[in-house]
Amino acid sequence: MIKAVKGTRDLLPPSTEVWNRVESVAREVFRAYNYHEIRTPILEETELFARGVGGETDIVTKEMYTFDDHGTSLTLRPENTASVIRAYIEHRLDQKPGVQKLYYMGPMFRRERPQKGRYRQFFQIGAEAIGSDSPLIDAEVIEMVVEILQRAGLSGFKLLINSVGDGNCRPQYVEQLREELKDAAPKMCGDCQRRAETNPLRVLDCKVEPDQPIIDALPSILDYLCEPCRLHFEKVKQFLTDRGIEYEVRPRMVRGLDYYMRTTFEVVHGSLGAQNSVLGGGRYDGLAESLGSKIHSPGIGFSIGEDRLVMSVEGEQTNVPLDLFIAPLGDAAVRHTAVMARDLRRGGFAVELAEGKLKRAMEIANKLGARFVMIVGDNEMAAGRYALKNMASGEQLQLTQDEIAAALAVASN
RNA sequence: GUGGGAUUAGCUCAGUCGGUAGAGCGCCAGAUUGUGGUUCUGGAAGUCGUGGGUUCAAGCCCCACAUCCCACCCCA
Repeated sequence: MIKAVKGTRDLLPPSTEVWNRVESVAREVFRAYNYHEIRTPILEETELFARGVGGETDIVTKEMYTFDDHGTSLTLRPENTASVIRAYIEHRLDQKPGVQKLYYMGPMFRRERPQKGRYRQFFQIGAEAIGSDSPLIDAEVIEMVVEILQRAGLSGFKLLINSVGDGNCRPQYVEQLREELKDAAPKMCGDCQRRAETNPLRVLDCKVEPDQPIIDALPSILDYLCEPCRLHFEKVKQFLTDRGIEYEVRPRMVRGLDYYMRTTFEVVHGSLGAQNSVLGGGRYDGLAESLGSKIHSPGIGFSIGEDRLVMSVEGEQTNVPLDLFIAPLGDAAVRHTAVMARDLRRGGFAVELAEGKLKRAMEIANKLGARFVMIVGDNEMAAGRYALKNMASGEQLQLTQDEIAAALAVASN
């Protein structure tokens, strides 16, 4: 038997109802904040991600689906920010008035070992605001994403923020960190000893308990921010407080992508096991230039792990009701009710039309959770009044088509 | 890439000492005429993850692989 490839999965009803609800909630919120949808290709030249995401990151070095296409190296997108910036540059969106506010949703691909909340094809809902370095935009983006989570029905999540500095101050911090790790690292876990060499910032993210006091003693990035970065971060926090958004500053929070600078943020939720991050985002003021933009195009964005959000929200069952199940008796009734079904469906009702024995039709209607069953035989057709049975109460009335539509309308409110 | 657990009917799972499979739920069909839920009866459905090995005989023992789950790494 052929099965879905490792790390990918089929999304089936009723789960897809939850996915759709999450997506439509996101679209509503995006609209309210004046964001517009962008759809970029799932395939890009490999070079885009190497330059955008960072050639030394794990994503690029070992997690991408890359193949040769007649001499050109192509890659299934592992994330979407680089693509959006590429499109922004390619189509000269910098020439458009104001900040470009773009959102997207769709599949991403990373060749990682699958795990709870982690798949090789996973879905992200994200947005990018390009063309402003104002902290006001940072706060608005964060406000927007919190709004999406809340309206999607997520509760009990925690917003973490940090500033990772810029090309001016971060190198100095990393240098200092390296210096202190020369003494500290040998006392730490094996992973940290390795990280101290390869990626010192990652040491801060270590979860090994005995290492924590050592990490606490290491310098904080926040003490090394240059004046512009420090001011920017202060304003972001101030704007968040103005909005009544609760956050926690996590100077040790490190992000996996090279392009982040200044503001970074993350939302975590307890229901997700080890993959507790629902969303990550941050500012990337140098990304556009590194992808070839001639003009400075600072931006900030985020992406929600939709698989994880759906997982956290899925508890509350959204069942989509079937308004009417039609049970025609005989060929003439089938033809007659097919036309009625079309009219009622045009009226916006969810209608199922069946053939076969009445008893069987009733069983199916019951299993589908139909609110009403309409029974139509020769008697009904002759009278122009149809038997409408309320499945919850068992009450059955003889009604005209218009009266049936009215009854369905009342019930669906 | 590393480690641990799992894999038997559509689903959740039993399966004794090695003797070629069971339950519950679900599905389908009946219990006289055009009426669901409860009940009763019957039925279909399994290459026991795949491929090897041991054995007279393997769901069960051995090996390899695959997939899923959990964790590490890393990350949404």
